[in-house]
Amino acid sequence: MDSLDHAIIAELERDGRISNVELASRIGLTPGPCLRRVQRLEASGVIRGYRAVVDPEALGRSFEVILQVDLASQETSVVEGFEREVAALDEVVEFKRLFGTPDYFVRVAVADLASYESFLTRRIMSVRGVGKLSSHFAMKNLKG
Amino acid sequence: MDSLDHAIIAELERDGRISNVELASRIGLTPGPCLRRVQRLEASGVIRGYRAVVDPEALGRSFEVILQVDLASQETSVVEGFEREVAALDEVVEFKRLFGTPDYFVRVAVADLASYESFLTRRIMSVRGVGKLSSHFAMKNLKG
DNA sequence: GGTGAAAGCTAGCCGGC
DNA sequence: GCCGGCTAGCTTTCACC
Repeated sequence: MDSLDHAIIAELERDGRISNVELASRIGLTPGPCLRRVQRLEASGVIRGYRAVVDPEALGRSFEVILQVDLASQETSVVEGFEREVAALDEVVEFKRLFGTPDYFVRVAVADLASYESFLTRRIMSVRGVGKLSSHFAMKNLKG
Repeated sequence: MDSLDHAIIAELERDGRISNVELASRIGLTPGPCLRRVQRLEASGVIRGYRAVVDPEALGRSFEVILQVDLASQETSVVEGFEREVAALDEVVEFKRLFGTPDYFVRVAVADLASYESFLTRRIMSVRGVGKLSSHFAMKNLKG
């Protein structure tokens, strides 16, 4: 992981579909060694994969909500069931367990307010162990 | 945006570096028409770009914190200054303005607890208008 | 949506530093 | 051990049906 590797990573984070020839010329290397570095970064797990970035509007997911969840119980079976069920939901874009309060942080992406009401009522409130819910609606996306 | 377009988007979200030949065969099309669809999706803005997914550990960014911010003032100049300065910080991975409380939601990725203390003190607390700060540390990443 | 041909890229191999 | 040049084979991409 020298400065060339970091340059490669920076370019591929910016545009993951750049050709190897173009990438090589940008970091100041010829295509052969450049490709070898990329392959080594992929094999070692530094580069985990490549994803297309899709406009949320086009997929009916432009309404973002930050949902904070506290469980009513911290029994192992309740915790494991909650984590498994919530992680499996398509509307859940991001899902973290936190230290302290709240117990969980969930980022949800749906089409509109009505979809969110339905999601919360039918998908979240029906999960065993759910205690307190607190929804925070995104006004504006400033980064990420 | 028919079912073939949706299939293309699903495949490219899963692997954004798949070859056009492979993509065409997966969605049941020949390479020519498949490429035309991809190009149309890119030109229309449905596909915004492609990104390499990099292991946060390799970049010294495996310590994630959810930071909630309330401003002391909602003056236009204070709000605009705060948003501009925070969005420009490398450690800030995600940044949203919310309705209600808190005013802002910030996701931060740094190397460790010491880096976070330094980030909060030197980069956030120095910004004009910052009122209440509340940090929530991620224990476990369950999705996203 | 499919076909075919030209241009460009990938990925292996070998020599040099 | 890593870079650079070369070549064979494949992919991308375009005009045309």
